[in-house]
Amino acid sequence: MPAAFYVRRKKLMPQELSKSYDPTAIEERWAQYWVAEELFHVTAPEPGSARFTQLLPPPNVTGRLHMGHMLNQTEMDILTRWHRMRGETALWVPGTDHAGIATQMMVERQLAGEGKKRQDMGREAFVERVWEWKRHYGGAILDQMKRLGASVDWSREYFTMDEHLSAAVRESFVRLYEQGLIYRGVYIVNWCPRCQTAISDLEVVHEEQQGKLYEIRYDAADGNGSIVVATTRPETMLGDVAVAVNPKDERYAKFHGRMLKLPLTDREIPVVTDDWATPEFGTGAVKVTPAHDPNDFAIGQRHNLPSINIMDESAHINEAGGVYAGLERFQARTKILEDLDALGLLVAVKEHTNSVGKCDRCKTIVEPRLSKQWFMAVNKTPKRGGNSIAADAIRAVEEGHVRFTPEQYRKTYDEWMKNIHDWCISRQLWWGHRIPAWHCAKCPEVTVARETPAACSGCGATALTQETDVLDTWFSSGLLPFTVFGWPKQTTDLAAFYPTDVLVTGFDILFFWVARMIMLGSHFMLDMPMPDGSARTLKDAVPFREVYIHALVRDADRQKMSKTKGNVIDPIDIIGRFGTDAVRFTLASMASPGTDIAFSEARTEGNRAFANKIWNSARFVFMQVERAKEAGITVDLSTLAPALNPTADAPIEAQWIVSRLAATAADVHRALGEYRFDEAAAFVYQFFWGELCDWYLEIVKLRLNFDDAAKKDETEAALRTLIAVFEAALRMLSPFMPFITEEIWQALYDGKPPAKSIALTAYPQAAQMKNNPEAVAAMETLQQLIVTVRGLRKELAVPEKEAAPIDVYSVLGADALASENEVMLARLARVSDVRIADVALSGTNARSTAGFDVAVIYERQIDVAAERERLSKDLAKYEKGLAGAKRQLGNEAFLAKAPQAVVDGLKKQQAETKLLYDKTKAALDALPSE
RNA sequence: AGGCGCGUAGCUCAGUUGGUUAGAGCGCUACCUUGACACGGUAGAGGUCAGGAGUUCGAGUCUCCUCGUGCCUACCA
Repeated sequence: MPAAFYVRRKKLMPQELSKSYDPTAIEERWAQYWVAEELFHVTAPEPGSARFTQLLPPPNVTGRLHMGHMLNQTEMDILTRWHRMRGETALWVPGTDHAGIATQMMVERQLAGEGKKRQDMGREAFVERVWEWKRHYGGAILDQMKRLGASVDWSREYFTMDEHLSAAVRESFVRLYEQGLIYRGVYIVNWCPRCQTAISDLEVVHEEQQGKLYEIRYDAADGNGSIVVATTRPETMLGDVAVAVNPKDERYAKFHGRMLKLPLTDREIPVVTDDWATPEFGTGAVKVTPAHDPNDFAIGQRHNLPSINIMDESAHINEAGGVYAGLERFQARTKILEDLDALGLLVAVKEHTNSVGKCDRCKTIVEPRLSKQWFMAVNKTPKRGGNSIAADAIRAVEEGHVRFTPEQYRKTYDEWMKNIHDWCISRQLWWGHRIPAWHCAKCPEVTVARETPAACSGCGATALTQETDVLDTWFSSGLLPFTVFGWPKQTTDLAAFYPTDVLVTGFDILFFWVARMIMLGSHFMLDMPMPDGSARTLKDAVPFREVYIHALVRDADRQKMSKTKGNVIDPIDIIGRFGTDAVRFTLASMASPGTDIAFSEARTEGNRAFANKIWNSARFVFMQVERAKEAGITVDLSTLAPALNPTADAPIEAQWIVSRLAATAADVHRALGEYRFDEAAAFVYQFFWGELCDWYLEIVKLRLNFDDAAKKDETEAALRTLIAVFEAALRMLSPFMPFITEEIWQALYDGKPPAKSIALTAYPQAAQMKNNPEAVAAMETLQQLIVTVRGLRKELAVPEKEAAPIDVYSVLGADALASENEVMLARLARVSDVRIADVALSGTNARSTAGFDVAVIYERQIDVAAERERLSKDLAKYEKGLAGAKRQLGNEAFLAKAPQAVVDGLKKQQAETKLLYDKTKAALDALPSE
């Protein structure tokens, strides 16, 4: 779309405003405008000035936008827009993650479609192919993000494999290596036979399933007795190197140190004693397979046992498995069980539930595998001194440098961090950050370096080959909070924007990403001096000051959205139907902490209606502006500030609505400060619809008398208040609904806005508006009077169009208030005449409240039975209230212990209820009997 | 095996440090096509706060138990 499209957009005049709100007609236009005008680009602010920094959790470059992203980005955008409008330098940095396994899989699938395999084309060509894929499709998710109106700084968009980020990855790897915190070794790791790579503990998802526990007899080598072992994975017996029993287990005492014949093989294995074997489980005897089980590996180490690897990388039995070689692991299991059974060695098969680990990515059952991998030592003291990575990460949260909302996640984090194991950071993939280590052809030395070394650091030989493994994707994303700002250089950006203020994310990546960022941020940034040269403490080393963790978005039936279930709600689809603003508002209003969000279309519909309401209220305002122009009244929008500070002689509704605006601004301020997006949304919704539209707009119509020259001043003042309040309300709403507010705001300024966008204006602040509690109280009384009269009119079945007089009795001044505001009552409650009564009112056409009695003068035979029912119901309610109050007030303990305010409040209410009770009773008694 | 949530109106959810007669949206009922808006207006109906026990002057809110339900962590042969 050409830039001129939005620049030369037609003026939005009232007569041109469509009657209904059509989001599709406006949203895309503003989304493009914001990006093209680079409105959200910021540079490093002056030291000490307020700023707000957020890092977008980078979606996988292969990803498509889902509801979780949309919730996350809506929340981040509300925060960013809010802070920006409070005058802070608000920076939100977007980017994507190269997502090692996911992306490699995607391109491999593409290749498969062409009948090719990556192995055929070679590493270099394959990696180039992935880059090509990325260039073509990699921006999709960020384009979708633009549609959401995310106010990010697009000039700072990053990709985790960008050159400067890759260099930072190498730098950090080398530093960790030099500090002795990265090592290489042969250990049992989680191996995915399908992806053919090691994966970290976190990438293994456990699923409970009904399996079998097999009991197998191993005969003693000397023919004297046998031991029955229990196992869930009989195929691994081909790699057994021992049988372990508990040293205290009397049953097996006579076998200690003896040899057993390993069935199906010609090997003999020893019986060892180890505390890990629990006598209560199974048979109390456990076979030891160090190459295929992490526990067995540990036993093997303790007892100096060999490891026999019986499987290849795709989990097929290898040559060590003798006749079973070539069989896939589960085929091997079947065959081995058959053979054992045939030999009479399969003693028992029992039902057993256990959880099996599956690859997070492809759901293949993980095979523990002995292999040489790179690890990050998280509990080790670095050579430079100081604390271990985990210790600092624990301290960062314990000492409050990083705060969690909701707070319960702090505990979850702490538990995990305190039980953390070394992190396997190498992956046998081609797509990713290749580990900066070089192997020497002449000696076993490994040279770790920032740039390709010329010679081996051990023997000086020049025949070097780079390590083929790449790093876990989360290694690079864990560095982002500082690497995006130019680390390891001390850049002005790093000085200005680090630590970021808040991280908004889902709990699903709490350990994957949040914990890793805290670990790596605390570790590396501690070594980076503060901008003024002083030493940095943990407080300023952490990657963010706060973590806000939001819920999962589920479908309307609270089911987790998944492709297989087919219940995935596509945000783009929903946006197409309801508009981005409505969906954003829905997500925000449902985002209460601690509970998952069951996404509701009905609520989205309701919020689209809200947007429609806003739209039509704008049409009303514009119409008044037009009428004013015709009457020779023009309002300069730059001079409206005084209208938000009305004097005491201003009309009551003006004072009231400004007070309510101020109060709402304060409420929103507090709610957003606590990440209560739901409350904040409810406040603006209630104010805009329930107060501004339902009451103020209706009342202000009375003051706009464009045809009456004598009332010109009054009319102009009312118009100014109307526009001022409406404009402020738009600003208040704009972080939640950026599109519709931008559209209306720009139209309101008719081509001459004071800023390029409503997003660059100031957020309404309570302190800048006049809050008049007396006016609010008076207005509330009037509202109550109006509502009561409306109710009475319905009961009396006064025709809608027919005006009727009312009598008002009040000892609290409500009668005078009613007289003074007769036009308001006439308009809003069809009152023809307000008459002040000097006695209390009762009867079928009267109703009493705590503040006044009011009667509608209208002759009509009422439905006595219905009236009796209603009055009886009210009476019962009052009776109950009175009984409760009496009980409490008669209780001396209550009087002695409850705060005076509570006691006084109760007494006051008791008096009011008594009054209502008496009046209702009288009305009931006055009803004609049937 | 440990840990964390949730259970409030027909539905989806709020309910702050315990304080008087528990709220919202949608849905429902009745009336109203009034010159911003029927994606609207007005007035209503609807809840023994899962169940039980306890602490307290007072419990939707705190404690314990039971039932239902969702999730996380773990080297459960």
